[in-house]
Amino acid sequence: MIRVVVVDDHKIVRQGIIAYLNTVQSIEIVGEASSGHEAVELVRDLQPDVVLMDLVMENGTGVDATKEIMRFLPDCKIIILTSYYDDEKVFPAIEAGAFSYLLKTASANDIVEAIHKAMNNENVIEPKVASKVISGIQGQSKKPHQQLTKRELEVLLCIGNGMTNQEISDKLYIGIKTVKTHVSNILAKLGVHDRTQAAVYVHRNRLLE
Amino acid sequence: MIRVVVVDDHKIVRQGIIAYLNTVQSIEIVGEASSGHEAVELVRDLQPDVVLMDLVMENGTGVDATKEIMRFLPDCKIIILTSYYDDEKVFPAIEAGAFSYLLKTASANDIVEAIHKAMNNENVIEPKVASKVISGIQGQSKKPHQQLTKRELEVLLCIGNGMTNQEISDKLYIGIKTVKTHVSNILAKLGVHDRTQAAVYVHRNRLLE
DNA sequence: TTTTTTATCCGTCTAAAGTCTGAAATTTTA
DNA sequence: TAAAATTTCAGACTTTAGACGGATAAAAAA
Repeated sequence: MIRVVVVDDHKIVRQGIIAYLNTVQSIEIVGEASSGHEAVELVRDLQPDVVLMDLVMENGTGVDATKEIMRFLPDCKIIILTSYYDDEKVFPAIEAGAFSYLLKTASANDIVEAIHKAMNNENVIEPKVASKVISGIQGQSKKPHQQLTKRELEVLLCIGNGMTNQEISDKLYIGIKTVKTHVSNILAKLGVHDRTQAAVYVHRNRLLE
Repeated sequence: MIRVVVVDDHKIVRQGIIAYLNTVQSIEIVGEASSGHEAVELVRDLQPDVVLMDLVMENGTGVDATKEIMRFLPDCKIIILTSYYDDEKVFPAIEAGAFSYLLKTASANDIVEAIHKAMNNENVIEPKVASKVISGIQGQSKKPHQQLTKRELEVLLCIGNGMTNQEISDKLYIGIKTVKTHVSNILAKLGVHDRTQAAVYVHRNRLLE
């Protein structure tokens, strides 16, 4: 029996989910919560296998609850069940420790499947969300220059135009020492050894144009 | 009366030209030659205003004759009359001092006109030849890097790849001082101030790829 | 609110880059 | 053959780049 806790601030939603899950033999609903805080306490007491967690709630968000739960019960599989799939929701949730990410457009059967897969350590991610996650991963291994700060990028483009530190200093109205600091940081981030290679980098990656 | 000498190693060509020119009031044929050497001697004696010169002849080329004539009679207008219009013929001829350049496909009237214009210090250049001359002039003001020597171009491409002087020195098996000399010359020829700008130049002009 | 990131700046120091002058050997061109 | 361009290298010198350590204030994120 898979012990499940359902968290959602809308009672009608909880009831719908619970009603269906109770028809599934392998699943046992051991508790329900209507807020993040409530959820944390409930999970601490019940130590469930799975938590179905809404993200947007009135008292305490699902992300905070997820973070908190992972702290004392890291093996608990938290399945996010929400209607949002924008960056601002998805990444923090996954970062917080969510195991799967479902949208409320998912069928009841999808939820059951996700619970079963969670017990087999299989993640489930909605297609719409998956693309976000992928681009998020790409964000991790993004091109060197994309991890530059705005100012550093400005300086880099100047280098790409063949400007000297002094010229950059004059153009951006900052001290030459500051320019040097930026240049050093840029070289480190790009993984090159001098400004000439940085300039080559700019052109090879078509950063100008 | 415009005093003209006709130079061509084919008697039939000379006769044809002379026959027509004799019908022109303002023109007087004062002599004819069948080789470059002969032409030089004839011109030295007769001091004509105009020389109609073939380029390809058996004894002594028209280019050499032209050069020689310009040495002792620089005001003499030498009109090249030939069937060739390739680079190897055109440039040496003009460089030697030819005043106009006609093709043998020109009409008799074109020749007369060229002679008259020559007396008014107007050059005549066949359209087909003109394009060569233009690109020749462009050759004078060709892209900076095209006036680099082979070695300098090698070094420049290394710079375009972000290499340091030491690395270039190692790669080309030459001293670092030599590299510096090349770099300085390159910077001067390209009109840039440092190697970074040189690298930018390389990429802007797509010298690599 | 506390912490982290960002943008700014200083001084010192070393290595690299670049200039200038001069020069010798080789190759190319006239 | 003579003249010009190319390639090579040297010494002395100046300037620029870049590394390293440290520091501060503002902005953004946790």
